[in-house]
Amino acid sequence: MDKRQQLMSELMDLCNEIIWRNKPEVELALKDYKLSEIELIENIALIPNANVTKLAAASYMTRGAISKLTKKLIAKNMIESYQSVENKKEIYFRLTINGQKINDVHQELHQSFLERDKEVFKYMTDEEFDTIFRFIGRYRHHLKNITE
Amino acid sequence: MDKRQQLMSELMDLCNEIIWRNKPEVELALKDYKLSEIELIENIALIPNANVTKLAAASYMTRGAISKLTKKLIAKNMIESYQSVENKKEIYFRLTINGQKINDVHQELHQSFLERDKEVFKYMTDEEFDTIFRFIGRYRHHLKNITE
DNA sequence: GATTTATTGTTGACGAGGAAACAATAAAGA
DNA sequence: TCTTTATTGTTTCCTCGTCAACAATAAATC
Repeated sequence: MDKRQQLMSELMDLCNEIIWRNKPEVELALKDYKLSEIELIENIALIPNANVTKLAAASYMTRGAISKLTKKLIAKNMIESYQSVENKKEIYFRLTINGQKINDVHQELHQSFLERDKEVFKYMTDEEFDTIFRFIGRYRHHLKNITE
Repeated sequence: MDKRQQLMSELMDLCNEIIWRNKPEVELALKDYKLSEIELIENIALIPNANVTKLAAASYMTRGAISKLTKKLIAKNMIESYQSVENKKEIYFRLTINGQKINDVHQELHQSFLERDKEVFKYMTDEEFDTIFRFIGRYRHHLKNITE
């Protein structure tokens, strides 16, 4: 098979395997929360003035899905919405104290996964890191280019 | 942020962006077929004596989901099932002529995506390819290790 | 300023896929 | 061999996310 195709195929597999491996642990540690809710909370923490549209883009989901999810998270008192005076259309979200707690636990889980997988990175040189970073960056940049 | 976490995060993003970019093109070229059906056909072509269990593992889906999908593909005359004489439990699948045609078109699409993205790979040395392959292999091997 | 066009978030209908329980068969253990 | 345990594929119920249409607001165009 084409070396490039092989690379991309294995990359996809790796991502899927990581997701399948980590998902149950996250949902066990954060009972009462689905992975999609947890990841939405993460994105709301990361994106300044997050609204439905930005969150949809960051989550690779539709605006409809995010709209429903935010509603659910507000009901659970994980996030709250606010608006600006100069724009009556856009609705922004931020974490409540509860939401921040969930996000903290989630971030600690990320750390624990890194710890669990540390041997994968142990002997990687800076060169090797950079090589992979450059590849990812080049690909993402290319996709952005051909999309607009 | 931790360099390793940054790497994994960008890797996931890259995969998601590729999927979101390619999915509509695949479904446009192969009208009447969902992406999941097309990918299942691909896996049936790849896996010798594919059954529900093996396909579920390869697709990162549940056996229930695969069971329904194979039923649908049989109804569409894309695949057919067969059994062995020495095992009355397992049910295997193979492509029909129609299924092979779909798979061929799909493989050509893969090629066209590589062509579209060729500049991403253009200046990559063998060293760089190997670095990324080794990283992926190491990670997948590690996950396999800690799972059993 | 008035009118058109684009973008925002929301909703309801729908389909895809997961969870769990199930019967049928195979494998393992006594 | 006989019994127990594991694995196979299937089905029902239910949740999640997409799609498409929509009203409300903003931006662009005239």
